[in-house]
Amino acid sequence: MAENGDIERCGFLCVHEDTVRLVTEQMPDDEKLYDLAELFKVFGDSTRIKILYALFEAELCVCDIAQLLGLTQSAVSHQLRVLKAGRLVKPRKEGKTVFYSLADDHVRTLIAQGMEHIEE
Amino acid sequence: MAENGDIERCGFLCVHEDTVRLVTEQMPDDEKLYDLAELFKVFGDSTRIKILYALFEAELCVCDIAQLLGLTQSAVSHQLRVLKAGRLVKPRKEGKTVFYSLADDHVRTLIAQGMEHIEE
DNA sequence: CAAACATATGATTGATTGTTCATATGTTAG
DNA sequence: CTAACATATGAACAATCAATCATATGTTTG
Repeated sequence: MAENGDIERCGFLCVHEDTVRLVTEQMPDDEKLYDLAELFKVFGDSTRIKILYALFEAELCVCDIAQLLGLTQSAVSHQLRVLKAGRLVKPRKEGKTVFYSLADDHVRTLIAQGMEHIEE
Repeated sequence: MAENGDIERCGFLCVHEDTVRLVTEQMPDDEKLYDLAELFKVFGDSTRIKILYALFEAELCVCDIAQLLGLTQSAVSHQLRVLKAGRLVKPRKEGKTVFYSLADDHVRTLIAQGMEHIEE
């Protein structure tokens, strides 16, 4: 099934060259792949996931989130910074307090899709 | 717009209590959220993303991937282990060589969704 | 059986990262 | 203007992690 006439020795000298060449051509730019990994990295922390999930339901201020998750205001603020940098969350200022909400529907979709995978 | 009759003082004493209570009830189990973060963490590394993207196109053996990405066989094997543990990739043994492919369509969907977000 | 080969694994290490503490910025009330 | 407050930020430290090196497992060929 995996016989393309390629040689079957490895050690970086002999791989399935045809396949590798084909795949190489189809690969996106390194930069794009790096950015993609960075995006997923933002989702890859339970504190940040919790924050995002909380914002599924309602717009929340920093203190709300801190109380909700039992974390320091500082810790939450640091993580919101990361989420904001990844354009997953957007702030709305109202006097002293800043309310955060999900940036767009990609966030919802991605998390929902992830949940599906988790739940088999 | 954010007036639910909650008090406007913070410092962990006064938050928007109604909202926080509501959100708390809607939050999934901690364990589930932890697992979700773990899933995204697996996507959150450029080497692993590259491996997954390569497998978009074709089933590949460990050496193919190593050559394709300019990495050590060992490095690739270690990462495949992580991907396999996250059920994102599945192995098929054929003699000495092991061919890897994407485990299911969730992987494709998630990566595609991520790409959409990257590309604005 | 032994040698060659493909892959997997354990230990180590340099780099990354999340939290904490202290402090700065910016806003509102008196 | 000053005090109280909400949030943001910088430095520091502990924990996590990906690549490397050396080696082990398991398969095929002669």
